[in-house]
Amino acid sequence: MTREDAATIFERIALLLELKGENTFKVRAYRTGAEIVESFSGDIMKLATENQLTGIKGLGEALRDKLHEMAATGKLEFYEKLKAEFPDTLFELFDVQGLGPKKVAALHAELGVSSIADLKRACESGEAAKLSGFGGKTVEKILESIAFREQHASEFRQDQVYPLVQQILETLREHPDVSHAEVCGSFRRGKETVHDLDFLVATKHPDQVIAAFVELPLVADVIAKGPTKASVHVTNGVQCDLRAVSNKEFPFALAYFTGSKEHNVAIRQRALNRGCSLNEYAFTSVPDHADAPVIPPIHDEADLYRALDLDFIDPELRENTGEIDAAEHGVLPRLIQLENLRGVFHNHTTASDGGATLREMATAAHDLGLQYLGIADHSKSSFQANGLDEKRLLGQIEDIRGLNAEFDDLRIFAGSEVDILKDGSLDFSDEIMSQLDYVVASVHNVFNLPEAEMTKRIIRAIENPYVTMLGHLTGRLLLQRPAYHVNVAAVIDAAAETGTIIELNASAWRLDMDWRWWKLAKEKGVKCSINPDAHSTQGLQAVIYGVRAARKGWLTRKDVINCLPLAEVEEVLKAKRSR
DNA sequence: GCCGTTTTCGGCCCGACTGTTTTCAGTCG
Repeated sequence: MTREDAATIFERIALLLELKGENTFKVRAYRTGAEIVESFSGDIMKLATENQLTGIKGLGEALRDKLHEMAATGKLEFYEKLKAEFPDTLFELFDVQGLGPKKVAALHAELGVSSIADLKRACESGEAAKLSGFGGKTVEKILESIAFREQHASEFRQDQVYPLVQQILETLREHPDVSHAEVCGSFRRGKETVHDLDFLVATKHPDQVIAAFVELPLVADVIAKGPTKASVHVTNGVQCDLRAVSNKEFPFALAYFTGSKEHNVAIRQRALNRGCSLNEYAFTSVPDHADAPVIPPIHDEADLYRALDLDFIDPELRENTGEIDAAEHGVLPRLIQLENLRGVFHNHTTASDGGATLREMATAAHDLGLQYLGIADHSKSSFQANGLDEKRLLGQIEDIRGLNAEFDDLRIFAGSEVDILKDGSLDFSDEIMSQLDYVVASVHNVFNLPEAEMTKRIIRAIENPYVTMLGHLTGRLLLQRPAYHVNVAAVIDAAAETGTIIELNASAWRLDMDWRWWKLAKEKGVKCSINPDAHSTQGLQAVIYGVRAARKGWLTRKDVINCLPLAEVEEVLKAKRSR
């Protein structure tokens, strides 16, 4: 049993106890336990196997015993019994916005609702609205949330597919009959969510590779299997397609299946204009065409673009939003790469809602080879996240200054993720903020303002000279919660005017500000900071997703402040407040 | 269920908002 499995079981116990109306503090203990298991730095399951779990704050006797049982036997008797009292599908009800334990319990007990499908029926029939505590508006909101879910059904965030892609690619590449293997489709283009995964292999023996693919241990069921193509569902529900082509066909198939459709249409048209024809198997000159050219040998995608008088276009840019024109004129941006990042801002510690201490975060950043780490725990209004008040913040600044003395080659910046309050004022005074190295300002409550008011609120906040950067601009949670209403273009203008950096929150749940806006922001001279918003040492890895989104937004290392060396980034942090 | 400890049990994070109520419960962050 993995740590993720154990954490999920604790989280589900918390939900079920909540449903049963158990003591809320007991519920919280399980929830805390889930977070500890998930973010523990070290092999917690190994410790559990060896019965070496003592001394971990938040894991008392009861949870330690349960972890031990899970590590030893692969299951938990207590959970099995508890879960037998409810249908398995009940958990999905908690994903509906506006439904908490009390409402789910009422729906289940009084109407027998135990799945989203049941819930939809109960809402549409008018039965749900009759329950005590329910009414027309409640039902309306529930139906809205269900519709949002349905709209995004069978879509997956990057964090849900990234490890899977690595694993499948690795297996395919190890196969003796495979000479090339690549992932295509929207994943290769770095989209924030994907519907399915498309794999492509070059091989002389497609049947053997296809056979091996459908036999992978993580395959749950086989949808289709033919001589050159197979489709499967893997265990987490993602559909994966595999296509097998010859070595010669590989570059054409790679380009074709990477898309986007719009990009492909434009590229094929370009080929036609030149007397050539392009499909997923070949690039040929059209017979009888007046000035059909001689086709040069094509071994890879770069050759293909070259044959069309274009610079190589990175997959992330292939959305037909100007990349072909830029490639023709040699003005494509040289996109940022993960290795360009020299530090990260906006990270949390146990002082607020993070899972790792300041020292653990610093050590992890140091081990990753980063030159600087910015801490930005929540401010006092974020009670739910144990936000710091002035006194605790000043204490943390002291701690950071002290810890800096211990590291030769890592600089820790003292910051704060300061709440933008409803009226656009900030959770800390200028006097307090002036003692910080930088400030990330973010909206964490009152999401339902009209667009004009929300826009005004955010702009007022970034007009403050101590607000170095704006956190997760739209507040969206991918596949879960839509963005709040805000005029992004107006905020970008205000950021340009005030010299405020905009965050690209790299959490796979957010990727906010969206990649579609970065080209505009860049034109206006707004700088980007790729921020992992890490709530654990592992959370620092989220920069992988952030870099992909930044590339999709046409950003280069020059546009992203955390590519700067330490001395220069220090100046950038000071720039706005000294204007 | 955990913690801290006045070693045996009391306290554990809190405010805003919404919708359903007619004074507040439930949800969210």
